Amino acid sequence: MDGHHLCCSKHKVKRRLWSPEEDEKLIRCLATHGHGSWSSVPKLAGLHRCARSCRSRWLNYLRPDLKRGSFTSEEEQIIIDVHRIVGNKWAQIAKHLPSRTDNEVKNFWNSYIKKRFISQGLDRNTHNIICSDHQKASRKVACNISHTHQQPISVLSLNSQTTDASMEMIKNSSVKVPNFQFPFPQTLDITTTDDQTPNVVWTVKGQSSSDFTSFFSHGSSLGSTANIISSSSSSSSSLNQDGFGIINPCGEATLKSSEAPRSEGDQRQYWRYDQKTIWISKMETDDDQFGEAKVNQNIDASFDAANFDLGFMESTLLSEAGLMDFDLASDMNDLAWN
DNA sequence: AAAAAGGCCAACCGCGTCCCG
DNA sequence: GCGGGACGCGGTTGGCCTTTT
Repeated sequence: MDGHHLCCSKHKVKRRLWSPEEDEKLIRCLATHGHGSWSSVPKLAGLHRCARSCRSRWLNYLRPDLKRGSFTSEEEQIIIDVHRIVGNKWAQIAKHLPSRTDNEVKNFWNSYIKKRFISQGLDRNTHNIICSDHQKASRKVACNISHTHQQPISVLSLNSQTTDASMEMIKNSSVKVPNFQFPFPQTLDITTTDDQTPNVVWTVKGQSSSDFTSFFSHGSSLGSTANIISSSSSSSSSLNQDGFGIINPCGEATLKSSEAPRSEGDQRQYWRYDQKTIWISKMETDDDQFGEAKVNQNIDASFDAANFDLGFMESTLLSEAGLMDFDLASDMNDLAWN
């Protein structure tokens, strides 16, 4: 999975598999001279191959740390999880599978997983269930009904980048949703309980923290485990006096000053969770409407696109909450509930 | 048994980025 | 700042192997 150097792209070379003799030459050359410069390898190794072909062969096949053979179910799950987040970034996905190459991952995806997704009626890009216009319309109706008959508790909007334009959109858009639902039996709540310092609390209604762990361990395949803040005391300790903080997904809560591009007079508190930027504004509480729910604030949330799983959020909110007016066809880079 | 079709995977392609002079 | 070489990456495809007809 490597490009070709100018030298060999000039003249179309017939595709040719590497022979054991060529492999041997390449291995011996690299053992002798190291991996300093690929451009010198063909000559040093006595190979009639271009530098990039040698590099490709080494990286994708001859490297001693490579694991050959079929993918395990664990590896498959990692690929699916990471792909849901980063898309067709095979090199990025392969980084989570140290002994696999991007080429292997890509081939595996195209050969097995993609086809399985199609057979299961899942969108191979977003991993969502592909639904018909009729289904979408049904969801829209459900959304409208819920808005009419239920007391709204959260105002949530999402955007991939905290640009001025997106912030404007965030401010202007407001979707009333009965709750912030995830595709698990848990509910993630974010609250402001203090007039001066927002106290950010992640609660799990009626669920054990281990369930919450499994929820966030969605990120574990990314090489990290999410921090769990399940009580107001622990979460407040993770915030500095301004109420700004970082929750490190590795489990340590660390502080960071606000870098949020707030406009003058904007009273909202800025809280950063890893790559995600969450704006929280205070609002009148309407407690106990939903039992133990502590969500009684407006939440404006904007998320940097870099590592955040918008597709996951989309499928989550669409398939589980099922109460939002949401257009599947909308560009995920401009995701918003309106 | 043989030809055709389909699947898989290594190799190739084109483009973007980085780095250095 | 610019140009060129080297490298990295995602997409594509040729060729081999297996399965189907």
